[in-house]
Amino acid sequence: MSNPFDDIPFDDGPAPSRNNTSPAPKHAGGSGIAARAMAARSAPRYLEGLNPEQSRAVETVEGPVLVLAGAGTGKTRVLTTRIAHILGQGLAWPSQVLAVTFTNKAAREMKERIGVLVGGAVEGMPWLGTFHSIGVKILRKHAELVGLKSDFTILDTDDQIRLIKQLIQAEGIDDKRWPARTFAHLMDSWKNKGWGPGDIPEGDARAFANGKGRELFTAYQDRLRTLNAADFGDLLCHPIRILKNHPDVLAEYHAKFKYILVDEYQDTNIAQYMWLRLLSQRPKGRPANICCVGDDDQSIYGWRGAEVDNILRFEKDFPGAAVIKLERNYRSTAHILGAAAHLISHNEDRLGKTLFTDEADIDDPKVQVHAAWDSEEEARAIGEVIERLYSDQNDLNEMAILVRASFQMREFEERFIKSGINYRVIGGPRFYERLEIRDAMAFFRVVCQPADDLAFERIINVPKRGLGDASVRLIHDYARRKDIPMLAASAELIESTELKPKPRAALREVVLNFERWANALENTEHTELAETILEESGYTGMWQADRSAEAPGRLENLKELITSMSEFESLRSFLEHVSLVMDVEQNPDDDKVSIMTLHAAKGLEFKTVFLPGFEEGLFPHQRSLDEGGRNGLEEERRLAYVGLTRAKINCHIWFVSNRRIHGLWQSTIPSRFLDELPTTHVDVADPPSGYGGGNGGYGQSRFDKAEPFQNTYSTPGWARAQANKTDATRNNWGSRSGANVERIGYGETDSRRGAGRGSIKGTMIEGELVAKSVADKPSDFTVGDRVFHIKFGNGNIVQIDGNKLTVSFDKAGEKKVLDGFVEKV
DNA sequence: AATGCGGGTCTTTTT
DNA sequence: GACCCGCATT
Repeated sequence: MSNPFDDIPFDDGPAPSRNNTSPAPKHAGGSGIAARAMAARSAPRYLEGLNPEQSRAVETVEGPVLVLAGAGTGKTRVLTTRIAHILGQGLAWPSQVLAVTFTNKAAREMKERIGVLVGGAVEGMPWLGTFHSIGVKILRKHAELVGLKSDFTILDTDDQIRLIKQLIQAEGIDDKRWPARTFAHLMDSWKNKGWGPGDIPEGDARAFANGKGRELFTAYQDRLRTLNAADFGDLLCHPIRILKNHPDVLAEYHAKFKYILVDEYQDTNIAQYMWLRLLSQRPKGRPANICCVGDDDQSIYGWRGAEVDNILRFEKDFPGAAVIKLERNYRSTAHILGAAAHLISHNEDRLGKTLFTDEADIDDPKVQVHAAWDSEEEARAIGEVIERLYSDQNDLNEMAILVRASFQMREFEERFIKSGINYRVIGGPRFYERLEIRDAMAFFRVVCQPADDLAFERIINVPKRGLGDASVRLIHDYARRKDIPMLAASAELIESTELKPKPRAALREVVLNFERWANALENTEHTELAETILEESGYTGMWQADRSAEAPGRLENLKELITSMSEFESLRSFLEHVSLVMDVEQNPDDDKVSIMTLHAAKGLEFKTVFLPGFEEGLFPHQRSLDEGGRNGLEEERRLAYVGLTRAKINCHIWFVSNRRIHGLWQSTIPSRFLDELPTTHVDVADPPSGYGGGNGGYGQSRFDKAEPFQNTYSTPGWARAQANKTDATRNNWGSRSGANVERIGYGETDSRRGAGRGSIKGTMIEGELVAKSVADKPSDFTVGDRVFHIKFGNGNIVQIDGNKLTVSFDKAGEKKVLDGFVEKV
């Protein structure tokens, strides 16, 4: 099949304008998109309706430009119009514009919208895509410069970890103490910085496996080269190395890319930054035409190496840069913007923007804060609001539930299935990560790329054909000894007597199968071939014979896989697509509520947004606080800001008093972010009907008598918390005491207060003081003690494991709970 | 070689 | 609580 690179002529001939400052050239018909863009030029309708800042961002095409685009200020519109403008003015051919996005979704959207502007599809924009997809393109073209072949395979995380594991074991390192996963993350962070084995600082190298970090890294890269494979990080790092070490190649790209556009600049990591720097270099005195669009307040990917610094430093990096702020918001009501602005103002590291809107309506609802007893009630209450809105003629498509962590999703799914609310999960367990899909893909990979040992190892004994560990090791060792791929090694081994007759026959069949399929590759329709492969390998049969509950679903998925292949022209281009685009597009025609993480929600908007889980420890997430300190907290706050600004009209925030984390019930306190919302834009909503009553199977909660949240939220305690919020906030995250201690403290406080006075929530806000006094109290339980638990009622301790108690509750049965949540009775 | 059990681990976000 | 892994058993 053809190299994906082939269909893009690398040299388009001279640019419409070699010299950027020269007048626009005459156009000789040419590719469809440019011609259409030309037609639009006489009446550049696309410029209509832009506000002055947006117009400036579109029309300042020469030199470096930083567009600070707040949420909902028309960022994508600016980017796409800018491209249309560049094409329309004849400043560059479509193939001379490099436009990088961070996600596939964003790239897709931009393509579509440029298409609308220019009136047609965007076939002519080959260099519009994610960093990774463009990296692949460059790498395929120059693969030999880093010791790869152009048809290298792209490893996903799973392959990567299996490979690292092999290497760790080969080095004689205990893979229990030094897990492959950990090293994968470590190496990932190195690659995010653009480092190769030689570049990592001594300290970093020593940090893993008693100083074997560097050797492992080297061994890993060597192995990738023999496998003719690249991992995700390499898709950025290899091109950087190529551009750095080969001035002629760099010059080619310099000549090629007249205009560079970068979306979500705040999310770029160091490697991506280096990559952009290289490509945007220009001869002395000639500033690059690079336009970076981003929002420092929406930088939420620090944990995977993004450097907010890149955007904060832009003017230094590109002297003379024009900086354009987009602050007029076209999405949300003044209440939502007011709430979001006040929240984000608690961050210190900002370039400082304030969103505004003129569209203030007295009827606009404020941001609603709700309390629920536990996650179950939270889901039910949100479901009820959704049903109410739905019967009020609101589309489910206009509603979204945005969670901090994916485990929160399950509760909503269960609830919605029960009550028949249609929903879609975005970014959940992915199609291409399913076992059967990965197996099937492994077959295809070996057919297309016989040196792909990882794929080969995955399916050599699938379905079971008697080639167990012993046989695999034999093949593996033989291959390594002769320095050939395992499939080739197998072909040799079946001619010898090294294997016992049984496995030998099985292996022979495998080898012959792959030979036959590889031969069919050129002259068989690829969907047909794929089906044949799954059929003849016995893979389909394996699942047909499987009586387990999930087998039919798996077969269904395999069918789906084949179907989705038909859109591609070959098996190979399909494989490429899958490795880069792990998500499957959802059908927007069905009316469904979206459930997704806050991270996945960036860039989207909904009329109504639900933000559950505003509790300390979950949001802000404890781990961000522990590992990231103040920066971590600020990133969490930006995440909250992203969440709020997704809403156009309604924004509902929820928090619960009890959440099950790691299988244990824990009391929680409301998120500090709630304290950071301005009262002028926020309403504390009525408690849901049946508050505290629907606790399911564990009998009457003593909180049934508790006053509703509403009352306590407006108590002096709440007012005081508001007044002191700066102090309170600082207190909370300043201490390294850790949330566990705090939670235990609060938990005890809770049950005590709750028992006597019927006021829960007041405690939580004021709780700090109380918490400190109880946190250090040693727990003194013994097996057999009679205890009371806030949720499960009375019971007897049957086992104690540190601070974990196993209690046999009278009504709820046996549960594991932390000792902080029960008290002796 | 395949299956089943028990223990240990890990639970934020993802191109 | 859920999942993964290794071990022991057949």
